[in-house]
Amino acid sequence: MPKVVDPVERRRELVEAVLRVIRRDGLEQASVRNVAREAGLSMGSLRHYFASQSELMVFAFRTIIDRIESRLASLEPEPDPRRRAERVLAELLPLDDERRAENEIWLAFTSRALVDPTLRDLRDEGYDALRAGCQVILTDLSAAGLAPTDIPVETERLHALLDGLAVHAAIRPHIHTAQSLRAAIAHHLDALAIEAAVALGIPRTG
Amino acid sequence: MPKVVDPVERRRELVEAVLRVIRRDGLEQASVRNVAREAGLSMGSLRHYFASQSELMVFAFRTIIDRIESRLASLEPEPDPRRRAERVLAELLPLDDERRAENEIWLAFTSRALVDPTLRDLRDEGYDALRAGCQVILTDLSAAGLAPTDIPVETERLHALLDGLAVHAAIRPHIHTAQSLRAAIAHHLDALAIEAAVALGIPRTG
DNA sequence: GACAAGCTAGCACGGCCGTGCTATAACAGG
DNA sequence: CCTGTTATAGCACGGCCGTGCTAGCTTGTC
Repeated sequence: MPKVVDPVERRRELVEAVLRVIRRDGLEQASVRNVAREAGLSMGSLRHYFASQSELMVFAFRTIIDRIESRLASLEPEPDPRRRAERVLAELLPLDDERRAENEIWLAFTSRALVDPTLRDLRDEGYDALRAGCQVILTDLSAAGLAPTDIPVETERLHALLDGLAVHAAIRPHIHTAQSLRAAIAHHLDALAIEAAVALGIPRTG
Repeated sequence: MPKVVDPVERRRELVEAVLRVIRRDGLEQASVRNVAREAGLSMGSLRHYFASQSELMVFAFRTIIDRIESRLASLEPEPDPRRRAERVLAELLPLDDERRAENEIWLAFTSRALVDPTLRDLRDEGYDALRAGCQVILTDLSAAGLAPTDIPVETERLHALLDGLAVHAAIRPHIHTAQSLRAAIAHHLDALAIEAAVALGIPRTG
């Protein structure tokens, strides 16, 4: 069996080419021809690794989801609930160029999934994972008295805040810098803590 | 000059055809041919009203912005700041089918504007208008002691929350119903009021 | 060296695309 | 009625699309 290049590696290269094209020129430019050219391969060769365009797209989206999950899994343990929340949330926001790229591609996929059924399952998987992550964070904070106890409502709010910030970072990257995104998250966590304190009954009047 | 149909009316019909196609099949299906067919016209006839595809798209996006603005302008006056905020915000969320359609199209345009410079100005206009609206609401609430005084930070948060909820409503319309969207907004306004009360010094301890 | 399997390249088909162009019909003002 | 403007239709061009297909190349096994 001939193996000048690991096929897994080839697929990885091709996915990276797809993601580059999508980010630079948009999802509609991610044609078999363009992606093959970007990867320095022929159309026929590309189709040896991905039998159809749809398969390529799904694999590319899946790759992004896997990357985010692996980043979350590799976070070092953090005993303080508040700092833990900040770190996890910071990992989910487009704070550096790599994640900005992923974020823009996620936005393009989300938009296309509205009319392309083959992408819906993956989009829903990402949505569910993010929501579950928000829920874990809030349950954690709430147990420490740093967030209100109504987890479902707060999950809805935090999740929407996260995705909204991500959209804004894609639209206006120069305004929504890493610093301002971090500040927005920190402010929300502060607010949650205040609400929790009020709900528990405040020791001092202010 | 022959006027069997008002040309303004024709353009309106064509824009509606565009929006129908975009919502049903996606932005990439909104070709001159498909739109003309949807409107029951020939390609040549469509091109009599819109010299290029880009012109048609820009006009369609502009139409959506105009619709939102006119809806906001036609809101009946509401003396109570809190209720006023709720009404304005409710107008900006996809609570009925018409606005759900607009919301999905807005998402598609936003995504495409990432790589299509001709749509950027309009996208930015919509972004700025929404942000300004959030700022007005918060200034208003803050003056009544119903929101914290740090308007820029709260504007960022409310704006992101709104767009995040809109994205979620597009992704999972069955989960994010009109009722749950209204509840999310109401909850956030409640939280803002609590924060403001804490900042002002609370008369009672709880 | 022979062979098979994996890999790469490239062509060809039918299809949709935006746009330039011309031809025809409908109508207004003279 | 004639004329010119507007509206509508439709064709043709070059281009990109996804995919089916074949042919050649590389490489490991025998």
